Amino acid sequence: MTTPHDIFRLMLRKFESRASLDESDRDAMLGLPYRLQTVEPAVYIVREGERPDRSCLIVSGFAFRHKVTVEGARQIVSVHIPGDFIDLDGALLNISDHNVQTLTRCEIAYIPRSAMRELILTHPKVSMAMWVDTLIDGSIFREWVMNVGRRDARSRISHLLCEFARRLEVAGLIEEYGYELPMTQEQLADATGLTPVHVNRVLMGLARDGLIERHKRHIGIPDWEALRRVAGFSEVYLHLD
Amino acid sequence: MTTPHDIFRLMLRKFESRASLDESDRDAMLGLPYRLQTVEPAVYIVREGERPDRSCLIVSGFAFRHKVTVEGARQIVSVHIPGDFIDLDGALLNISDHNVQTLTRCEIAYIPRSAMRELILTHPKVSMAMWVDTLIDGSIFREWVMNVGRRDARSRISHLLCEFARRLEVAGLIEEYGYELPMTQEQLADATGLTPVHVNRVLMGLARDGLIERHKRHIGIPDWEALRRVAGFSEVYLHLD
DNA sequence: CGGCAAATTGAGCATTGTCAATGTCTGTGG
DNA sequence: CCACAGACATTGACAATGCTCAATTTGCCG
Repeated sequence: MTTPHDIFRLMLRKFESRASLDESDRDAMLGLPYRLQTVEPAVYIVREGERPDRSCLIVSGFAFRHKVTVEGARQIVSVHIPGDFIDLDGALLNISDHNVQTLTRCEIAYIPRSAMRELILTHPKVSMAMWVDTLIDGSIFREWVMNVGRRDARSRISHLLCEFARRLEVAGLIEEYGYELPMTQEQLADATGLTPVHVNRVLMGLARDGLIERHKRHIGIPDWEALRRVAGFSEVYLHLD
Repeated sequence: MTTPHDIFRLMLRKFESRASLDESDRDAMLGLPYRLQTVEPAVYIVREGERPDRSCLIVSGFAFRHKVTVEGARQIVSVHIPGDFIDLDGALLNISDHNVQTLTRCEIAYIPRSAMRELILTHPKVSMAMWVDTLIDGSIFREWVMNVGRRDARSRISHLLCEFARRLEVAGLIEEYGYELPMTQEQLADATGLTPVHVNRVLMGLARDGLIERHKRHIGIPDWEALRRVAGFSEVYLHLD
C-alpha cells in the first residue's frame, strides 16, 4: 500500500535540506490531502488559461511545461522529474499561464488549492521551503533564457544534457553512467528553440566527437568535464547547496 | 523627509491587491528596517557568486538582471521598474546566480536578510504576497524563454516593447502616449538574444511600418492593437488580475 | 508483414551575425 | 561659444548558423 510517506518522500527530503522543519511541520506536510493518479504519456495536467483548483507533485515519471505562440510554435520552458512540485502556481495564482504535460507515464499527486493555502498560512517554515522551490525554478528559467538567447546550438543542447544529468543525479535517479533521456528530438528542439532536424545533426556531431554516446534515448557521458566545457555548464544556478 | 510610507508605497499597493493584509501585516512591512541609497547608472547591486546578506527594493529608477556565458556573451533576463522587489532571492537563497545592475540612476532600499526572514516567518500573509511576486517573476521568465526561443526578431522586440508598456502603465508610470525606454540598443540586443546591429534594423523597420514612433529613446505607440498583433502579445502571463 | 512515429540525411535558402565605416548627439573644457 | 571626445546609432557588404522541404531509414508494435 502506498502511504503519504512514499508519496512525499522525495519532496520531504528536499525540503528538510533547506529549513529545519519541526514535528508539526512534517506532520502538516504528510497530512496534506491528495489524490494519487496514474497518467499516460503526453496527457495535459494543466492547461493555459484555466483557473487552477489544485497543485500537483510528480511521484514518478517525467513532465514538462510549455507555451505556444500565436503562430503555433511551441516552447518547452522546463522539464520536471520525480519529487518536483510542479504547479505551485496553481496554489497562489488565479490563472495558468502555461501548459503542463506528461512526458512519460507518471504518478501524480493532486493537492487541493485550499489545502495548500491553509498549509502555507499556518506553517511558515514549510511555506518558506516551498517558496525556495519557486525561487530555484526561477533561477533555472533564467539560465534557460540565457541558454536559448546566447548559446549556439551545440552548447545549448549540451547544456540541457548536463542540467538533466546533474538533476537526476541529485535526486538519486541516475545509473552509474549516463541516463535515459525521456524526450524525442522534436521535444529537445522545442526546449532549445531549434528545429528537430538541427537537433539531430548536433546530437550526431556530439556523438561523433565522443562527447556523448547514444543508444536509442540513452545518453552516455564518457567525459563529463569535456561535455561540461562544451556546454559552458556551471551548476550554481541549480542551488543544490 | 522620506518616510517608510513613501518607500514602500508602490510595493504595498501591489501586495494589498493580492491578499487581505491586516493591520499587523501592514505594520510589519512598514516597520522593515532599510537603508535608502541613491545609485548611479550602470552600477552593480548584486553580483553573481556572492553570498547575499540583503534584499532590495527599487524605489525609483530602472534596473536589470543579467548573466554572462563562459564565452562572455551577456543575456539580460529581466528588467525592473519602481516598486519591484528585486532580489527576494537574496533573502532565501545562499548564493546569487546572476547580476543585478542599475539601468538609470536609482533609489534603492536595502533590507537585511535577517529582517526579511523574520518577517516571512512571523507574517504568513505578507510572505504569501511576496511569494506571489516570485511566482509572477517566474511566469515572466517563462515568457522570455519563449520570446527568445520561438519568436523572430521583429516579434521579439515588439513583445519586449509591449511588456514594458503594459507594466509601466499598471505601475502608473506612463505618459498619455508611449514611454521613455531606458535602454540602449545594445541592452535591447542582450535582452532579446540578438545583435545591436540587428536590433537597430528591426527598430527602423517597425518605425517605417508605423508600428512605433521613435524620438531618441522615447517610444510612441500609435496603434497598440497593431503592435500587439505583431508581437503576439497577451498579458495573461503578467498576472495583473 | 504492415503501419506509424521517430530519426536521419541531403540540398538549397534566409534570417541574423560579423566587420567595419560613418553619422549623431551630449557634455566638457578651453 | 566652439572644438573635441566618447557613447550610441545607423548603414553597407558579406558570411554563416540554423531553417525549410522533402525523401529515406530505422525501430516498434500489433
